[in-house]
Order: sequence, then C-alpha cells, then structure tokens
Amino acid sequence: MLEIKYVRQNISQVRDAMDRRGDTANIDTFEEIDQERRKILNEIEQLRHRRNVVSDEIAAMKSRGEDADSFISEMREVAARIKAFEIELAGYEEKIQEILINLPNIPHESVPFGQDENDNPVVREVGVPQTFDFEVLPHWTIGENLGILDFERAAKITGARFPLYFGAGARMERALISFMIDLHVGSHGYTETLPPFIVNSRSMTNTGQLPKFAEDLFKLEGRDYYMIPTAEVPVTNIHQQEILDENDLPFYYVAYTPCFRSEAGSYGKDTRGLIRQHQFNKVELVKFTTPETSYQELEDLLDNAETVLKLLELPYRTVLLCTGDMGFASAKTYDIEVWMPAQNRYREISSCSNFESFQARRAGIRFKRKGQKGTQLLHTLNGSGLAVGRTFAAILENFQQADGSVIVPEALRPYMGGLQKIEMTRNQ
RNA sequence: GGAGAGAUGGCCGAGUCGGCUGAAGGCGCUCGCCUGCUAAGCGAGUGUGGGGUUAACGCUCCAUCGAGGGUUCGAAUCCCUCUCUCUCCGCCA
Repeated sequence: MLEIKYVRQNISQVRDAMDRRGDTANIDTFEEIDQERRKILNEIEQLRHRRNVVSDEIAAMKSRGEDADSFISEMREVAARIKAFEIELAGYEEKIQEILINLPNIPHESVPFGQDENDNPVVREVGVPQTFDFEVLPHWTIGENLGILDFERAAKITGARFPLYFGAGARMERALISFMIDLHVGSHGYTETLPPFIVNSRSMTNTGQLPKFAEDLFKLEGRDYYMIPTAEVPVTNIHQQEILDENDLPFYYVAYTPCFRSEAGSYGKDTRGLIRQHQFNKVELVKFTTPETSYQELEDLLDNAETVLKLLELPYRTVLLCTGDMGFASAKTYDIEVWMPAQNRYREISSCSNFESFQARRAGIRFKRKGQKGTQLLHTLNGSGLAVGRTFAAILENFQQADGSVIVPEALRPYMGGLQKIEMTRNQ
C-alpha cells in the first residue's frame, strides 16, 4: 500500500507508475473522494471540539451545582450531527481504502520498462548447460521410471497437481530442504523459523495477496483462515504491528514451508511434472531492513539464493523483471531461472523482491532510530532460496544418465547418507 | 468442549459507584549537569495516527487505553458481540 499523502501529492507520478506496470488500477476518482473526505473530517472535528469543550463546561457547572440543561440539550443535537457525519465519512474512507489497497507498488527507478517476461533483461548466466549424447527425458518420466515420483497415485489421493515421492526421491526432497536451510543459516546469517502454514486474512492482506488475488488461494471453509501460498506471508507477519529497534536490524529469516496455490487460470500449463503443483515445498528468505540498505540487501539476498544453485551445480540465469512483469507488492524483482534440459529452456526457480515499505505500511512494521523521535516504516524483502520441487526436477533432468539413473549432486550427498546415484532398485 | 481471570504507552504497571487521566509510578531511551574514568546521582524530555496552519522550528485540533457496536451532554471506566492470552476440568498427537 502506498501512503495516502504520497498519492495525494504525487498523483501524476502514481498514475504514470500504474501505466508502466500496465495496471488498470483506477485512481481517477481518488482526488475527488479524498477532498470530500477531508471536508467532512474537518466538520466532524470542529463538532467534536465543541462537544469536548462544552462537556467539560457541563461537568464544571454541575460541580458548582448550576443548571446545565440548555447545554445538554444543545449537545444532544451536536451528537446527532456528529453521528450523521461519521456515517458519511465512513463511506468515503471505505472508498479511499479500496483504492489504496488495490494500488500496486511503484517500480524502483532501476526497473526497466516492459510489457511482459519477454522484456526482462538477463543479468547474468552462470554454468553451462550440459550436452547429452542420448535423448533427454523430462523429470516426471525419469522420476516415474525410478519409482521415486508417482503422480497417478497422488491424483487418486487428492487430485491433479499434487506430488507423491517415494524412497530416494522423498529423501532427496527432504535433503534439499535441510541443505538449503543449513546453508542459509550457517553461511548467510539467517535465523531458522518454522511458522504456521495457515494464516488469517489480515496477514494475507498485509503482504498483498488479499484482497486482489483471493482466487489464487485455498481458503478454509467457514473460517477466516487461508493455506499459505508462500512462507513470505507468515514470516513477514512475524513483526506485524511492532516497533523494532534500529540496532536490531536487519533481521534475516529462513523458513521451510509447504506452499499451497490454487493455480486458477493456469489450466493446461505445465500439466505434467513438478513445475506447477497445488502443493510444493519451498525454502524462503525474508529480510527486514532499514530503507537506506534495502537495495544492497536485495543484491545480497539474490546472491544467497544463487549460491544454492552454484553448490548444486545447476546452470541458471538471473533476469531483472520489467515493469510489466512484476508482482503487485514489489518495487524491484529478480527472477532466477534454472536450466531444464528436457524443455530446452530456463524456468523460474526463485523470485527475489524488495517491497520497500509497501508491506510494512500494511502490516504496521516500523522501527525507531536512535536519537531520533518518531518511528519509520522499515523495508521488507524476500526471495525463494529455493523452490524445492523445481530444484528436485532440475536435478533429475540435469543429472540424468543414459541408463535412466540420476547422479546425486555432491553437495547433497552428506544429506543422503552418502548416496551417489539414484538407480532402479527395490528398497532405496 | 465446560468453568473462571485478564487485555492500558517501547516494556512493566496504576487507574471501574463515568467528567481537569492521553493516561500516576517504575524501567528503558534522548539531551543537559555532575563525578578523574566506569558505576551511581541530579534536571528536562520521551506513544501512535490524522486534520488545519507554517518556508521551517513550531502551534493547534481530532482520534486512540485488544477490535467492533451501544448507553450518555460526556466512557479506559457502564452494557453487548468478537478476538486473543492465562488458570482449572475434559479431549487429544
């Protein structure tokens, strides 16, 4: 959410930013409603002032034993007028709030203009895609052949787009989670957290999933609870409505959670394999920083995520999202895309964003500077470090062998009891 | 699920037969003084959001004592609903 004062004073810049994003948010009525709102607010405040003054006078008169009936009946009328104005004001505030809550973040000046993902500049490519002297198979075929993935049975249990891992596959998924968390905690200074996987609508609104993107979420029937689509939601909300001390910043958190997404509107896309599931695992990095450091922190966070791919020896590239491809709450986003040999293309495996004060304002996350009065909104950032299911898929495809087996990346072997290769065996 | 207790400023904690309490006191923090340094001591200041005004410092008004609603001229204080926390019982991994 943007600050109402900012919108008021920079209405053309805001409109321009919406255009660059290709967002259809309607701020045409903002100025008019805002003015009306302030006019009424003024009236109310004057009446309330009158009421406060006279009420004190009434108290004084009564204590002196004087008759205050005429004041009381006047105030009875004032109270009624206040109430009428308050109802009117609430209507305007609701409208203003609706406009503000649906306004996306303003892209940072370093974000290039563009329509969609085709306009995202590549920042760097790391690693060289391997050449295979046999026909490369998609990861779902590899996984099913090895007996470590079973989409058919998963569909029986639940439905389409749910994963079921067996044996060395289940173990590798778990190993990836541990490997990533240990790396970020041990080498990058993050604090491990294990948050709730279900959150309330307030938390969802704070990070920007609600109200605009409700159809992407799984909601618990009859309750104000939602399954998290990313750990970003519960972890960012850890400090909801808190005033933090500048000396304690920055906070770095890493959290493993499953993620649940309805994937409404993606019918027919990535129907096979682990790329697009209703439930998948992800290790998420979240930062709370001061405004002046947040862009350096974004670069560092991005580097932390890329390190996972480097250690796993997976080729990838990093792209900077253009204005038209960014998420609602983000001011700047990098995507990391891993090489998928069977698709002969790069696929998103991490998304690292700086939200500046957008989420902090909604969530009321502020900090105090030493020697300075008042509080200030801090900046929140997050990024996948990494999406585990897609990492799993990338390993199967990049490390597949002619005989159908899959080499386990060296960095992962300590987490798999030293297993070097996943082969067709009965009890792995 | 049943019974009870509670929710106040960065933190702790007063305040209920409604009215000079935006809120005592303490801690913390900031600034100043003082002690050779440290510790202690002394003095002053110190919530948040919004409106008006100002070039700015500031001044002023309104709101805010878990959330929402009600009673009243007036509510932190009375009533209702909800949320959360704690204690006991039941149930349960």
